Amino acid sequence: MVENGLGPGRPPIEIGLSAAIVAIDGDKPAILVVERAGTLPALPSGPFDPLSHRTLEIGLRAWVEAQTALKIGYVEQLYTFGDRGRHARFSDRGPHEVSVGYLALTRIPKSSARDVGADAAFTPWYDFFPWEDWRGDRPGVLDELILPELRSWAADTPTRHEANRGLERRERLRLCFGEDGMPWDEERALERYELLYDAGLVEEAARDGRERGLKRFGAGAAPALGRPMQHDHRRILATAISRLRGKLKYRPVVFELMAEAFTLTELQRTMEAAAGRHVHKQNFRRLVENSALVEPTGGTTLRTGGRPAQLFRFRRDVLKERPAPGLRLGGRG
Amino acid sequence: MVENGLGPGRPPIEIGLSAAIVAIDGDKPAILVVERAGTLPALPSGPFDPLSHRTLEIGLRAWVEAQTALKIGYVEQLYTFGDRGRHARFSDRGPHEVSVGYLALTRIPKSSARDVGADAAFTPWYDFFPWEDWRGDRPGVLDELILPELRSWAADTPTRHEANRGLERRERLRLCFGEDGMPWDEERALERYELLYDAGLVEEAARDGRERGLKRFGAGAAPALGRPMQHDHRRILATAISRLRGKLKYRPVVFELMAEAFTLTELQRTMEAAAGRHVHKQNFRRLVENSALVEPTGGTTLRTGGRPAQLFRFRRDVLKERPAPGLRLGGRG
DNA sequence: TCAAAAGTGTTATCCTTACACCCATGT
DNA sequence: ACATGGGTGTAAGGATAACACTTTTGA
Repeated sequence: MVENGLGPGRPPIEIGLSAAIVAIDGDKPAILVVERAGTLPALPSGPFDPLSHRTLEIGLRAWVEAQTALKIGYVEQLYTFGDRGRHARFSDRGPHEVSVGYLALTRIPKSSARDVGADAAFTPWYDFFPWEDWRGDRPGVLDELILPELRSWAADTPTRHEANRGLERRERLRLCFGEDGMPWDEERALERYELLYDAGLVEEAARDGRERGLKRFGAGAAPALGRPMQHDHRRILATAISRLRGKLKYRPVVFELMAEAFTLTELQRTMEAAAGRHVHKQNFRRLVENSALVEPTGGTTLRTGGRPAQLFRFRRDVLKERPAPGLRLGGRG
Repeated sequence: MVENGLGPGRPPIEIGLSAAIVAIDGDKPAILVVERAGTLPALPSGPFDPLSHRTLEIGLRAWVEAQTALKIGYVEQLYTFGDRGRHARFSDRGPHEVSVGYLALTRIPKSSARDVGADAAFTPWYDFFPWEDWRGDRPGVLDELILPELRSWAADTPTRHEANRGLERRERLRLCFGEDGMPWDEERALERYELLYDAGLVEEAARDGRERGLKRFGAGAAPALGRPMQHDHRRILATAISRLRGKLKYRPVVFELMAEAFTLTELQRTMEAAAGRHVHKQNFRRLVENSALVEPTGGTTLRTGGRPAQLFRFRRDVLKERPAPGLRLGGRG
């Protein structure tokens, strides 16, 4: 251990900045991931250097803009994790890393390919969280794999702990996955991921040295539980999804994901893609119109097929007019 | 610069953990501040040592529990700031500090004094933000000082910048302070503090090397703009206030601030103390009863004066029953 | 008997939800 | 003509906001 002015014995700390950069590709929410042969996919990330950048966000923006061909507009800090994986291994060599996660919203660049920079590409986020997409049928993996496993995990009260730990497990399960009577809450994406982690059902848990779950189905079933990522990046992504799903309801952030002009149905598809569920068409439209968030451009488009659709644009003025503009997604569609 | 394994030239980084520890003392929201003779008040804070503590939150808890006689229950991460003050001075000696702010909720210890540890004491938070308490009259400092200053600041378009900066200033002012027609939104406490900072009206701004505002009233008026704190601690406190005011509306966190048994009026006073405004009594009571968040203990108390009041306790089960329990504060009282 | 605070009943309004039907285009 | 998606009207139910009045204690 070198002397570094922090007092004796304290290891050097590095701040890692990671960005979950979200764009919507038609009806697929996608995030920008860096993927090199032989390694797990990762979020774009890099170290914070306070000499070059005054704030963390400036550091992150500079870093993203240098690495990708993307202009990111909206950026929001998510959370700061002090442990690399969940179980930091203290014996690891090198500086300890504290990671600050960010959510960024952008548009898919129009250039033919979805690729943005050397090894970076937009990838559907439900590849990483197959159980989060409820737009079609209820995701099969829930009943085929996740819930049976979690139920047995919940029933299996861990030894050496208080007896009511079993109850807590059951309660978490009910709340997160909408068991008996509880509704599915799309905003709990992070809690669901963390529950699966604690139950040893995602790759990252095994990698971090936890007991592997999947007793009944065997390790072969793991791919159905979503692609793993490097470090804690899937946790950051889950945080991003939860935050975005929540924020869509009370701040007009969808428009960061839309082109300049769009149809109401495209707007709805975008909301639904992110929320992972359908909403009621008429109610959505009235909601949008009452909100005064958009105005017609005057033009129409045929690109959606069927009857020509009116084009709208975001009215940036609402930010000045109304205190907390947003679009609440109502009930199920 | 010593070699520290981070590559050449990158300075060492230290993580500072700071806690805004909130308790309600009757009708006064208070935070725990450390105050030594000759120094500005500060939040309890200390460095993160990854060798001793696996996560940031564990580090923070250990640190607070070692320093104060307090058991803190509820803890929530607020934000991570990469700059010490707003304008980090790169020439500063010593490691660069990144500060992670936390919100903690607790009860005022019953022990006679409000003091908790050597130099620590609970202090009314409106001492730091006099313009945030709208429970009595509209705070006088707004019309006497803040708004006149801010209006002239907004009118005074800065040179060397685009002309429409002036508009932006006006818009921020309208939104944050409820000018012409906009309602006062108690959740914007952080935005208000940051606006005052940008306008050079709080001490911290001058300290960080910004041009001082207060042209019209002179520097003598500064005390009316709240007590300054060390570093960016007042910014962290403003973040805590905003977050708490928001969270009270959709999560049952008030109960972290209440004694085991309480009357409905005490509950209301607590909400109002934090929110900085009054709410409608009957509607509040019905809201609470419909929410099923509390149950009668059976007992009554005379401590509130007048007719004896029923005592209630928090029903911890609701956390298991309802997906997102909380208490929306309705309109003005 | 009066002050102080607890506690209740009722109505108007708005927002949310849900339902079912018509319209304009390309094939 | 028909399939496809765009676009609308309306009614039921629940939540919210605002109103004023009665009850029980201590002084």
